[in-house]
Amino acid sequence: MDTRERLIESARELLWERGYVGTSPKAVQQRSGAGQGSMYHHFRGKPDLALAAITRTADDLRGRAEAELSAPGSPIQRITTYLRREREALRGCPVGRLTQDPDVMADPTLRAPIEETFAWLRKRLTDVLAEAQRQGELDGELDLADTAAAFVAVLQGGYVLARAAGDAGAYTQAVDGVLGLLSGHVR
Amino acid sequence: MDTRERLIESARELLWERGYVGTSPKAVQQRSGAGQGSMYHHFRGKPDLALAAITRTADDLRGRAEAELSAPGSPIQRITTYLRREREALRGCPVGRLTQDPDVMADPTLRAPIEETFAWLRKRLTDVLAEAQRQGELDGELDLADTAAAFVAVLQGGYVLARAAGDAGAYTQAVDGVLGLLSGHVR
DNA sequence: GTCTATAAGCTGATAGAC
DNA sequence: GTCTATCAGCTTATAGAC
Repeated sequence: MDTRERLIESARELLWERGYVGTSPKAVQQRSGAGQGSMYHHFRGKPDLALAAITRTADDLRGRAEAELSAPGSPIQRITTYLRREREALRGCPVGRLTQDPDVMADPTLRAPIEETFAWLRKRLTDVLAEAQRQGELDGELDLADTAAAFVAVLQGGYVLARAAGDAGAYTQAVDGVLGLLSGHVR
Repeated sequence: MDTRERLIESARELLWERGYVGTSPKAVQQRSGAGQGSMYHHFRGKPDLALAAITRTADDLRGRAEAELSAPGSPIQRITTYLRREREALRGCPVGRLTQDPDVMADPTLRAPIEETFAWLRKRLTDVLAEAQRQGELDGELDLADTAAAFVAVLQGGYVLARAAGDAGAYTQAVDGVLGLLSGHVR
């Protein structure tokens, strides 16, 4: 891994652990083993490096979701697989957490990949739910966009509960809870 | 409002807007109009002031939830009222957001009120759901603790969606989504 | 109680040598 | 490409006068 790459990966880790406000260029340099001048050679500054890190993290998240949501299986099975996937609940969501960062939200460039990721995810889940409805796997009572928003919200809120409780089980409980609610509308 | 009080209220606002890591004693002093020495007279330092602010914010949240959950009306009505209550979705949850703050989570004293608030809320919702089940308002298929966790998670995740989208409507959609799912189990 | 002075270390860079 | 030097301003206090 070259220096530029190590800088991006270190920035991704620190943004996940400490957010944008809590991550200093110096901390990134130390974790990556790069010097001061080296970082400013590869990136214009903190926002530029953060953008590279955030973009990669967002692409990653999207890639993994797409793999599960387009896998073989019935629509509801695919959604269940996606929701139940093992996540490091106590670390929080590397994309969702940036939503709480005032300096990220204030910068349209940094904010864009986050906005796009969630817009894409909600749309993708809405589409899979529509598939389920067409195939008769899901009843016709649900508003699909609302349901998709609820699913994404349960994941994001599950991270909050897990961190608050200091227990990854809280995340699993929230997911189980929404799947239990879904069961009244399936088949 | 005396100086001590203004310091606490300013700290609450800044913790909500910028989190613990993003809030400096200087910023609190400027917002409150108190001087350097004044702040350190009333509080031992940043963690001590933050604890006063967080405790008050947590008590507030709990008080408002209790008022709605113990109001007149059927259990499901009360839960619906609680979930649908007007919230400033774009500002995020003043308690939940602290969950993302590494320095808060690393300090057991600062962390305690957050952990307690969510534990209390989940328990309280579980109890109201149990009431609903006893009264036949809710079917017997749901795991109540899981369902309660899902409700709290939808609220917390709803804030994330709203901030990501830059639109408070995303929060409302998530709440509507989970209430739609709940409808399959009511009555 | 509130004020000013002081301080060691961090923040987010820029400049220029190697 | 990487390194060291430098910098103005912020961070989180402590000390002591008023």
